[in-house]
Amino acid sequence: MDALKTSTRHGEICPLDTTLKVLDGKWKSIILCRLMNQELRYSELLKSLSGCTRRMLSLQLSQLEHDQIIQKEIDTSFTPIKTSYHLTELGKSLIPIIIGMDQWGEMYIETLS
Amino acid sequence: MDALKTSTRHGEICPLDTTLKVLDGKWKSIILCRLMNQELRYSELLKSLSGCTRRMLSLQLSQLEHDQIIQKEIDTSFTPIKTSYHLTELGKSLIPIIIGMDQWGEMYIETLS
DNA sequence: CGGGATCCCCCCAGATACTG
DNA sequence: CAGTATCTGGGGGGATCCCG
Repeated sequence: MDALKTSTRHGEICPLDTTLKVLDGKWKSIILCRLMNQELRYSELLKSLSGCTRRMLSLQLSQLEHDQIIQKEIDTSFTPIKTSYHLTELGKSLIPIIIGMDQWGEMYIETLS
Repeated sequence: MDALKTSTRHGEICPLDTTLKVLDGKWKSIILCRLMNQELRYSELLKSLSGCTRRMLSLQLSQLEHDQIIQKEIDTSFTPIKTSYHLTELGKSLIPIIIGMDQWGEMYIETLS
């Protein structure tokens, strides 16, 4: 697994870096937020991420899919093609982390203001 | 889930993004790991981060200090100058998050291997 | 509709040298 | 020892066009 290789410091594996790498990317965290309680289509995600280009959405989604955090489903029985994305079990296991970080961010913002 | 209501990208504050921004940076997470149980000097940090340049260490440290995650202490009573870095209370409050992400990374690596 | 391929620009990080 | 200043290139990401 390549994520494992890049997460070493002086030969040791650093799981924290693995996590940060999985979440790293301008749009990944918010994509996970969007998919937390529902599955969404490519165009729905795009609309909900103002400022995100199609190129970037494609890249982030393919990385998340490669990391087995989300899963793509393609419905070819109609044209135009419909695709939808949803969290895998691995992705769902990330939710408590996401919530924890969100709550820390809230506390942090309040503390500094 | 309600904690994530504010996680949008339409001009509103996104606490999760705030957290990810604070942690974002090639060396920040591992710097926090290093400072978790001890304070360290600049040169000690540099030695423990193989591959990190002095320039990058300086940048990451100044960002963490600006974000009030770590605190620098300068001892000018001797030459050469001695500086040391340690976590602030805000930085310490990040530890559970770090540990959570580290544990998730461990599980993730094991699951995929 | 849901992407991929290509071009191109700008910024980030490495290398190197200098300093209090 | 603990940084800063400057130069430079390589790559990430935007814009645009194309395709099944």
